[in-house]
Amino acid sequence: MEEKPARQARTQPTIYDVALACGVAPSTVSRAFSRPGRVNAETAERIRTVAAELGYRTNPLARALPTGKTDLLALVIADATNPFFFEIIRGAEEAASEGGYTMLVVDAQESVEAERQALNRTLPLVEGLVLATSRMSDSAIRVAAKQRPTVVLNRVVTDLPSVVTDNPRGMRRAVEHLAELGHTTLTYVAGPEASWVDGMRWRSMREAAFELDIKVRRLGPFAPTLAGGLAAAEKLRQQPSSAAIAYNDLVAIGMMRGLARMGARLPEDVSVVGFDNIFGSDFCTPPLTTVAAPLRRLGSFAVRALLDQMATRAPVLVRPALLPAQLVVRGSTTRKVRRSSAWVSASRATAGRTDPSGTA
Amino acid sequence: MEEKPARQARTQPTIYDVALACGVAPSTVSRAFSRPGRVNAETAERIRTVAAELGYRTNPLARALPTGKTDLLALVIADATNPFFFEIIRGAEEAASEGGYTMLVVDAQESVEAERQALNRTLPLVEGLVLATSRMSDSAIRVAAKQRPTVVLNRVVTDLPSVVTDNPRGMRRAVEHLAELGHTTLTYVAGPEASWVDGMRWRSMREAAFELDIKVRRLGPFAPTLAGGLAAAEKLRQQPSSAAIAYNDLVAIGMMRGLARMGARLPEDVSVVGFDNIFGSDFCTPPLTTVAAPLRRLGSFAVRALLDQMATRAPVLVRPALLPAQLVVRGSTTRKVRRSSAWVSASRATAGRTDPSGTA
DNA sequence: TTGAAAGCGCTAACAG
DNA sequence: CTGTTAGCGCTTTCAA
Repeated sequence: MEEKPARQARTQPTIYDVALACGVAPSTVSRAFSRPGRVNAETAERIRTVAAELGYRTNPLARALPTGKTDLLALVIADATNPFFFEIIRGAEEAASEGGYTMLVVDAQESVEAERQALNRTLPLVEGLVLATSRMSDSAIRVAAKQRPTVVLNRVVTDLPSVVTDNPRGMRRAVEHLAELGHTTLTYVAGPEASWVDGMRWRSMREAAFELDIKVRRLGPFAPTLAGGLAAAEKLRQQPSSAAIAYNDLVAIGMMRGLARMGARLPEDVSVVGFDNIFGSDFCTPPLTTVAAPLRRLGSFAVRALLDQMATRAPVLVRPALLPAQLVVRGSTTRKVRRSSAWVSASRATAGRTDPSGTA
Repeated sequence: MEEKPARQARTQPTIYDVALACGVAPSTVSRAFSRPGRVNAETAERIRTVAAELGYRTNPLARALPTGKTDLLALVIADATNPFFFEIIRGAEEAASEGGYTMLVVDAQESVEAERQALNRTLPLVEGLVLATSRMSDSAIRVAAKQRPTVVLNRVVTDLPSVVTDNPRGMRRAVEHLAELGHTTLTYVAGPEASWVDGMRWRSMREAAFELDIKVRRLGPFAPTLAGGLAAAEKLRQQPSSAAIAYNDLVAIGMMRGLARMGARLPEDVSVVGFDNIFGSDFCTPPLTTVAAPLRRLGSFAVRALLDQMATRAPVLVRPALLPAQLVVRGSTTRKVRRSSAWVSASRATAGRTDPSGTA
């Protein structure tokens, strides 16, 4: 007959074990680890060796209870399968472990409910928060920020420290690029309506276009996914355009696939610009011209700002940090060709709104 | 002059506050939440409403200290920027939250040292472990498994529950596919030497090829990245082949890019098969024929196995679980064309080992 | 510099 | 069914 196992088969050695083996008080052992200065150098040394021999490891749970120090940070992302976040995660993780923290990646799974739950579960465990989630409302963010030091990534929430890509300048460069190639009307392929970034990009595009005397048009909203891009292609066929700027690379790539399927030649029929420079944007067909966000730096910068804020116990980022974007020109954009596109749907072609021979 | 803030500005209400407000003992409040059956239905109800009013939230840290229940699981992955893991993470997360657990994604950053550190930090916090890390040695895995219930993902460690893709069958299908297209010599483009999966795939390929009377050759090892694939293209130019099976999609895609750059026409000059069906394999050029791993199921299956194991306090997976792979045929494979390739390097072409006009 | 003691918030025996 | 009482392992006053 099997012995009924004890509650804990064999528990780790504790501070008491070490103290016993050293002939000192438990509190001294504790000090030897947390405040080595305030204990006799020799004793401290002895304690450390004994602890090592016994295989003592300080229990983070027990430490966290009285102190609140869990050495844990949370990075909440909108969707773990979106490649946009990959490099951000990596950057955040690097900065966190440099600071002696462990990063808890929380996936909101593009669902407000899942997000709320996951956040509730992790909030009490972590010392600080980086929020990179587009769906969350400003007020929900503020509620979270009241509980823990928080940095917002990729969107601006008034009075909260935030880190964003310099979308206006990036967009400006994209519009200039397309203008130089001879395009006179640009289509914006919009992302989710609620998205802060989407609003920002669309506004920036209108401003840039206005200054450069370019016409703009908006299609959407679409989901920020390959599927969303596919849907956008369908819409674009109805209302063709020689050049389009997409909400992000995912939409751009999806759209290019959709266009190619319906017989469009790329980039001759439509020049496409994306945003973010995610994994894959360099090997899709044609390789995507895109406004590259400094993904990894975005992540590490946010975490460092958070760590600073936690150290000084006060927000250090009084205004949004703008990280520069960069236009990466690849194969998906080209000089405008004046020729009615064969791929345009019949319905649209006969609608006669634009005259192929017109000079506009 | 600023008031020196109290240690905790305003701490959350505790069980004691609720108990006081209800006129019951703290232990009763505790019971009302953990064992609702063992408390008077009315009192339980009253306690819950009062708790809600006070905004009481049970402190997971304090709960975890005496019980060990943190409701946390860890998924250790080799590299958070590798798209291979994206869907695995998602699947694991789903299964975890279904089971009431939160998934801690630990990124080993392709570094043994970072991995060890991160694991040490998280191990004491979590109740169970899913290890999806190729670099870790079997013995290191066993050490970890001794501390916490563990499931190994994508490799087999004797006597440890593990979940893997059915590589032999997947490989078999790939080789058959290429054989049917008329290829008689296949090149395996290897991944990292230490990788369990690499060994498995290469062995499976040799076996399948033997049965089908096909010749095989091995190139590598290469890093399991796009860069690794680029390097592989260079090697392949030296020793051309009409068809290649790559360690994984990343290598396959990188290699195709390299080949295309050096003037090869794809898939006519080289048919390429990848492994895993990662994000991007459908929109690269040409779209990649690949042995699709059931990524999401892999993740969720592993977590469910782990949860079972934790519940029964004994391994439930006596032998490795094999999840079926599926050959996805896309554009990167085609019938063999008998024609000396223009892209082959001069050095190789003059080496005269194979005669272009020969029938072999 | 060190020891003793109180307590972080919760759970789980054990009585009643 | 409910109250009382010890802790979980560590930190942190407060004395010595």
